[in-house]
Amino acid sequence: MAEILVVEDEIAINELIRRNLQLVGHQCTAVFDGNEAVDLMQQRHFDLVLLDIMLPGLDGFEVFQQIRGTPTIFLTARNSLSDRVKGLTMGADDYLAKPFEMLELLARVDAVLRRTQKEEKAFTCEHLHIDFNSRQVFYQGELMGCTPKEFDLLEVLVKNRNIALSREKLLDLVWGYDYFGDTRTVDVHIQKLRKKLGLEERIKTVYKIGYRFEAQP
Amino acid sequence: MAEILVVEDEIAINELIRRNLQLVGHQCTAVFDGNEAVDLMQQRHFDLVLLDIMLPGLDGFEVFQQIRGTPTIFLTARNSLSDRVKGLTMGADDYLAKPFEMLELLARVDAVLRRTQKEEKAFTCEHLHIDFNSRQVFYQGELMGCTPKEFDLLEVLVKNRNIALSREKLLDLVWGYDYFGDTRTVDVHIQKLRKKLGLEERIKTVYKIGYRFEAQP
DNA sequence: TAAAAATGTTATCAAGTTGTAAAAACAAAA
DNA sequence: TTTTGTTTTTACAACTTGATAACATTTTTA
Repeated sequence: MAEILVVEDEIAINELIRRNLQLVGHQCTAVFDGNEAVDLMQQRHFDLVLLDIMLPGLDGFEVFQQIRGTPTIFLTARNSLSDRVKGLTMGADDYLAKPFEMLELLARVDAVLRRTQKEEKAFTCEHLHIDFNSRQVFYQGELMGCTPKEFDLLEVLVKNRNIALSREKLLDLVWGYDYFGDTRTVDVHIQKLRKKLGLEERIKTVYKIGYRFEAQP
Repeated sequence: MAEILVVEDEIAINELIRRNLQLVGHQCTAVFDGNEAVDLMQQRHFDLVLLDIMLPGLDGFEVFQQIRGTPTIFLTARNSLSDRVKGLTMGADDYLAKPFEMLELLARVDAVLRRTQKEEKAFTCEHLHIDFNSRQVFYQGELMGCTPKEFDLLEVLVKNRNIALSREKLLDLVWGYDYFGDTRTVDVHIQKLRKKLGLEERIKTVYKIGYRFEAQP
């Protein structure tokens, strides 16, 4: 039904969660610390992550920032209100306070999947083809080497095509909500994409706002 | 800012919720039983309902079924797990277990509003078409180049169509509340829009006041 | 009616924005 | 460590914008 990653360091709880998810038909994978989680998610696609906040290595928030894009339910300690609020304001899809009832976990997982499960896997227009899973970009049939930042930016632009995105919004979506850098950084990366992928006509400048990817030129 | 209906029979709690929502800028209305809630929601539109489950008259679930369509956050007793699950499976947007922290209520309200509050995405009348997402304006099918100020002004006029807006109000909405400049600046931009987009008939001058965009000419 | 007030219209240029290349800073690999 | 590749910052040229002034026209008022 859905590919779910369970990031939880307590082995018994991790197993309990997976058993219940599997009972209702989901494919589950277990990891037990933050670094493992980030590594795996860079290799494979998941429909949903159940992400404990208190983890060895990177904590849940750090993992969330690095893997942006995958729908996430945080698992928090019951009494940690600020964590719960922080999770939601960072853009998590939901959270569950431990200890939780399995029935509730399943209901929330289903709710989040219903909301989020229709991701785009690839995009093609004219001479450009993008595979979001393998993170490969083809221009006129040729595989182009894109740097991570270039790809992330292109992905955000394409998935929000025909929408004018401000530099601030792009910094949020590509660099992370807590990144504080020069908005000119965005401009420089835009120029790289335009040049490398012949996107001069497709990536439009929206004066005083930012940029917009146009599907139909 | 959103119109929120608070359905909660305990007067003190109802008031507490409303006070906090108002503090962050929402418009609140209170009702104290299920029948009242259904009646009011058939007359008026709300952006969100905070709906207690244990209510005199109709209970929260019955109210929810009768008014389907308005985004809803259920308020449940902490220990009533089955109610929480039932709410979510019925299609509620979220629930909160009582007693809850106000900070968390506000975070959840914001999250639900973000998900559900769909802005006007486009506007069309006669030869004019405006796409607010891409910030593109079409006149007789042709893409017209609008400057940022022109677009912002047009957007405000159209989203407040059939309402006379004073120059001061327009300066507030388009230039920002802290802008101190000549109100004649508004006039100049109005002329540009009229000329560029053939809006001589649609953007009416309201003498001694300001301007009004008329949807039906 | 004529004077006064409000609005229409046009041109201008300083201030601000973006394109671009190159340098600097940073990170990963050898 | 050095090398290599990536990202950010800097610097400046090129470009866009929009507030204002100045004058024309229209509307109100006395």
